Amino acid sequence: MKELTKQQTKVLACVEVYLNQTGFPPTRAEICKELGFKSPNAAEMHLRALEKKGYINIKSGSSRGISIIKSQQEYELSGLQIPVIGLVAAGSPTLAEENIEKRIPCDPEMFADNFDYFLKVKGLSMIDAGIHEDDLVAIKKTTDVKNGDLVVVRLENEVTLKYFKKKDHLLELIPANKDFSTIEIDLREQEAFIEGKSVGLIRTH
Amino acid sequence: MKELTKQQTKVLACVEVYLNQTGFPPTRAEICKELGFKSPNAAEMHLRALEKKGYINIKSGSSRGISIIKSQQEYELSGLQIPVIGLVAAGSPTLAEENIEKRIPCDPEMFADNFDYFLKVKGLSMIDAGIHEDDLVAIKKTTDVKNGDLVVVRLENEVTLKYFKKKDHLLELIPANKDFSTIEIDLREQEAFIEGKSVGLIRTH
DNA sequence: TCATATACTGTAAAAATATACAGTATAAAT
DNA sequence: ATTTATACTGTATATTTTTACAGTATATGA
Repeated sequence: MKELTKQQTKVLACVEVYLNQTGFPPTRAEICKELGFKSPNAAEMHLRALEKKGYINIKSGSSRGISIIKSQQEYELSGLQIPVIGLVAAGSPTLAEENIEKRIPCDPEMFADNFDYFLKVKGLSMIDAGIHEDDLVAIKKTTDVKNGDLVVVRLENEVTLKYFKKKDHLLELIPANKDFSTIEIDLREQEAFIEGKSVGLIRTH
Repeated sequence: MKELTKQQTKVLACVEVYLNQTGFPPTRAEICKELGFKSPNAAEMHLRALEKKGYINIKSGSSRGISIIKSQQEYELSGLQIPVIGLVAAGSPTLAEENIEKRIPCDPEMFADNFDYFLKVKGLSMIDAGIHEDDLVAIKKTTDVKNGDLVVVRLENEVTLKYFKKKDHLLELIPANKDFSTIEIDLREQEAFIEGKSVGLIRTH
């Protein structure tokens, strides 16, 4: 896709913002007002350039006949991109920008329960549950989990995805792989933070 | 929310469809053309009624100044709902309405390749590939498949999800479960229709 | 230094559009 | 039998909007 000049970028952003706010595209005059131009032709020229470069389509003769083909901001404004976070052995899977590997366009309501982010699975500890390395597990941030839930738990220096089982002071984090053993924690001795639980899974073939 | 009359429903749907197709709302005249009215005032009156009932907002004096507040159709027309089709033993997994079990709100571009529908997996023939019963496999409709692809193939009276391998006249459909055996087809004797290939998978926990 | 691309102003006219007004027709409700 | 709501046609006009044309200014590369 062809590069845009600074002003073209501004005009495209202006159209997108207007569209998101009102539900319909702006007129040339409205773009001018927004960006401080004094002639409708300024907007016209930028729109023509954007069309030539393939970012928008202009239906000639129609008022407000602008449709966006390729957004600059992609889904950023529409909130449809869910972050993917790598499951690193140490450290909490926070949504801080540096932890986000990429973003995937999808609807947070696609599963029965809505979710906040995808966790990229490392290792084979859940293979018998059909959860492979690099699968993306949809995590809902919550501490409200029940025995049997698939949960993300942060221990002292480890973050792990396991089945949850708790009885009194004993927390068991159970893998789905015979070669791995259950992590047993006495909550009177060691802390465990429940980051969230899995509500679904996606895999790219 | 106040009830709509039949015609008001039509007009609202018309606005939504136009918006989804073009990216901007229709004019009064365009609504008339679409619905067969001969006077722009017909559209005007319906729009006024829709505004009074709270379904749309009209920015007076602006061309195409219609914004939708409450959609009748929610996601149905916006193309964000991907159909889920049950993998029935006999019959093609068509997108006909009667085959659609439900729809899931998600983005068809969420995987590396975009896709057309979800196929609900029946049976355990792919369990060793981590594909469980009731998993939803994202299928892209295509006949362009390579050896090793996970494909949906329709045989004489069976539709199946298997790994694809073809050499000359021999088509092999390979399961991922020791208890199942490879289906071997001599294409000179029997037909096989490739419905599509899997580009991803989702599972609801 | 000359062409070229970017980035505008200012004006004007043609075309698109909203919108008011005056009617007609029909079915349901009172 | 009369009102009321729905559902239009047909016309006209003021306003909005697109879009063409004629310029100006500035920076960049050749």
